[in-house]
Amino acid sequence: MTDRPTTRRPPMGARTGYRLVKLADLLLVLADRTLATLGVKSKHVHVLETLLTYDSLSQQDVSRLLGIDPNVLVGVLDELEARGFAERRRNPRDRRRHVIQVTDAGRALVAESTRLLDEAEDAFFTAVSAADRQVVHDAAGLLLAAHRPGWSEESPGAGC
Amino acid sequence: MTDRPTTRRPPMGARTGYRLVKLADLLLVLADRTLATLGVKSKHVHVLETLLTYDSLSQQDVSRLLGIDPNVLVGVLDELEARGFAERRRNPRDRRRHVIQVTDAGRALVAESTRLLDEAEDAFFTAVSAADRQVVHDAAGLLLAAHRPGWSEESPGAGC
DNA sequence: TATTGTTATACTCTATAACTATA
DNA sequence: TATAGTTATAGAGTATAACAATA
Repeated sequence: MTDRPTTRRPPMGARTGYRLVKLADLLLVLADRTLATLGVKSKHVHVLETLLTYDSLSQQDVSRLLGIDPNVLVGVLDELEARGFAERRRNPRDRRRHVIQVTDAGRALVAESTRLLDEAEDAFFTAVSAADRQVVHDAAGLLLAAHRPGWSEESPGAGC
Repeated sequence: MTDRPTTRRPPMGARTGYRLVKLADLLLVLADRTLATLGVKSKHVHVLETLLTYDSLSQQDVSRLLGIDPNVLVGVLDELEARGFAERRRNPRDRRRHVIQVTDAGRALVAESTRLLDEAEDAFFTAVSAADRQVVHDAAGLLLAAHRPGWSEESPGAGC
């Protein structure tokens, strides 16, 4: 039912991996276009969301949780600080580390971003049933748990 | 059942879009790592597969079908020609256009790539049931059809 | 000596626009 | 004038290694 004989389609389109990679391209631009109204990109929101979920994370913790390199996090935090969404403070117990505080403006940004992203995602997924969408959601979670270490970690051990 | 209360996870992990984007990262490196044995990247194989599916395509046709810019296709074709996998010839009916021929070596490369990629993908998806994998496959196809024009085209009108 | 955050560097991708040759 | 392929260029993103401050 998926492939009708009248439609010729390059064979890589028959591979789930190819489809998912192309789909992710669309989802990425959708997210960034959605957040453009707020003047930020997805990565900024992801950093803030991570900071709000755990307590007193160092930059290394955030890097590891998000799977981004510590040196790119520097730039993202610079931008978040410049816009007043977060603040870097020294960790008094280990003055090499920073403890990053999310400001009230940062919390408001996350709240509004969540609303906009959920809305955009709902619109994007209207082509598939709620049940199938749930299967996709769960399958993606299982595959990430199987192949990306750190996806379903208990805690980053941030207390230091 | 998906989220156990003992596991804290940043909220963007609850969005299907975020999961699919991260999943696509893994699939992309899996594909390129799999093909590294053959000395090519996914994009080279995609171009060859497209050329084999339709007949006498111009570079513009291939660009549009794959959703890549014509100027990057130039580089990919340069590499494919240098390795003997394809050849550019002038279209006698319109000498501005090229007709790209896939060589026997190119066909062999596609065959071997398909084998390796299918194998790698099967291994990657072992964490989910065959039924759920099919749901993911079909849902991805539906979403691409809904949001990416040109995904399920009838034909590129290549005759010229 | 090892680690945290930072900076510097190079490499890859991408996107835009110019250029040529043909039409 | 418009189109197909090519080239040039600049911008974003990424990955690696060096560096200063602190442990």
